[in-house]
Amino acid sequence: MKEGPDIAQIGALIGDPARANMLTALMGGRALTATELAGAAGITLQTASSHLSKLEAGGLLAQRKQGRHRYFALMDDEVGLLLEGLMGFAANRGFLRARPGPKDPALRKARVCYNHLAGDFGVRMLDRMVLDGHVAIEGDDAALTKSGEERMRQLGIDMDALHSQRRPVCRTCLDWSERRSHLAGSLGEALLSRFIDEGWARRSGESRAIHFTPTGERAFCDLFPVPDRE
Amino acid sequence: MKEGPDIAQIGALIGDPARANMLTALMGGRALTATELAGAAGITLQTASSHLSKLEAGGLLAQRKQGRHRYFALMDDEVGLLLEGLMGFAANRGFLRARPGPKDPALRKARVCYNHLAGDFGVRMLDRMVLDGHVAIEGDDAALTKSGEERMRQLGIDMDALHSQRRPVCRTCLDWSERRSHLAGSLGEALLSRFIDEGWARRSGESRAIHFTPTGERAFCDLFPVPDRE
DNA sequence: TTCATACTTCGATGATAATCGAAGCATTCG
DNA sequence: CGAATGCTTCGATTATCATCGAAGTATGAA
Repeated sequence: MKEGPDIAQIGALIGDPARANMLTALMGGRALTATELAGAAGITLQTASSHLSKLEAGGLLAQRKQGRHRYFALMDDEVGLLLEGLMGFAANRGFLRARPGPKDPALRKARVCYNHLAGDFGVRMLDRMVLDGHVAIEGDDAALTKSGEERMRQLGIDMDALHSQRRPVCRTCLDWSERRSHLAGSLGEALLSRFIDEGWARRSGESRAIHFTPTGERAFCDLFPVPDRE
Repeated sequence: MKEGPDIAQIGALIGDPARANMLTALMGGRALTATELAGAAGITLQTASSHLSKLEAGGLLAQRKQGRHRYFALMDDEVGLLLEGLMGFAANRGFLRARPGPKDPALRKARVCYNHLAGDFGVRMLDRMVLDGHVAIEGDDAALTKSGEERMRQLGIDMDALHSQRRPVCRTCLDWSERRSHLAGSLGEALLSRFIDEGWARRSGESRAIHFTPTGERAFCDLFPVPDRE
């Protein structure tokens, strides 16, 4: 046997379609019950129970009991990052599944990607910040500029709190539906929270879709207008 | 079926012990023959051939024929990054395999991690650059400072070439043997190349270990001295 | 207390994939 | 040209794992 990290175990955990579906469902950022995850994966409760045990034993999921309900969530941000990386890679390589029916426009428009905004709105937001010189991109890296720092404070983002965190303020994350990047990192999370706190947006039931109210959508589009075509 | 990136396919490719061993062997940064990879994975040539076909079809490996030899390498840097991420994650979660015999000190001291220096020397290099203010760490992000930029030019690193590349100049990469970070990114690759070009270091046969000559080791330690304990 | 619901465990079944011996093909060497 | 080497393909075997019906446990509601 060889020495070093055993990526086969992680790969095998993620490599089953049912488990992958459950992990993907949990990328919505919220805890889900065993029954909900069984539905998301299209398997029976018994099968789901078995899979969830494996994911928990493997350290990818954390369980929390509440009465007779068992809630599962991704263990931590590192698991979210790992899955983001795999999703981005899969999207880049063409490993994409398509639903036979009409594609879900709500998910394309705005959705949660673990803890930040993805979809058309997420991509638009990053594009505009780059265009305005608020975010500087170097390769896949992203850094908030000085003017970006001020802009975020104006929007009510607690930049001191973000800087005191261990994880990066800005990260890019490949958006599989738009095939371009949106903003991740602690700033990405903070902005999504802000939109929800402002009442501009809310989660859509159990879906990962984010629903913007008409007022909220206007406010968002005013903040992050689509660049002119010319 | 659901829409979106299919991480199960990628996970399944990596999730077989034999395939994972071959991918890990290729993280040494050089192309290997099918026979070498069979040996690295501890399986027969027939089994290896089958697995290599799958990895190639899945876009993780690229094949190059030379006479009757078939050379395989990781498809591109993105695959290297993905595997690095998985290795770092696995190491963090305790998914580590240990060889029953004595651990290989040469691999711990200095080795290749896809295209940059890992091991004690790799970690020491990053530590010293941070201590001297040449690299700034924020979370898992790393950025070269102004003084670091000048220092690297003094060492003969073509910083303009690095900046013109699409990928980040600096990245941290978790070192599973030292359990701390070493320097990855285009600068990490450039520095390793420099050490080899200077004759300070060379690859050790088929192993991933990097062998420093006595002269090279002194030069390296002069450049990146271990911080005093006080 | 009984009934309903959420979930786990057991055991059987079936599908999938890894494995390797044998045979074959392609390339190189003597 | 024949032998050797690197590698692929074929087919049989075996192991592994996902699946679900049935039964059981824990919790909450009536």
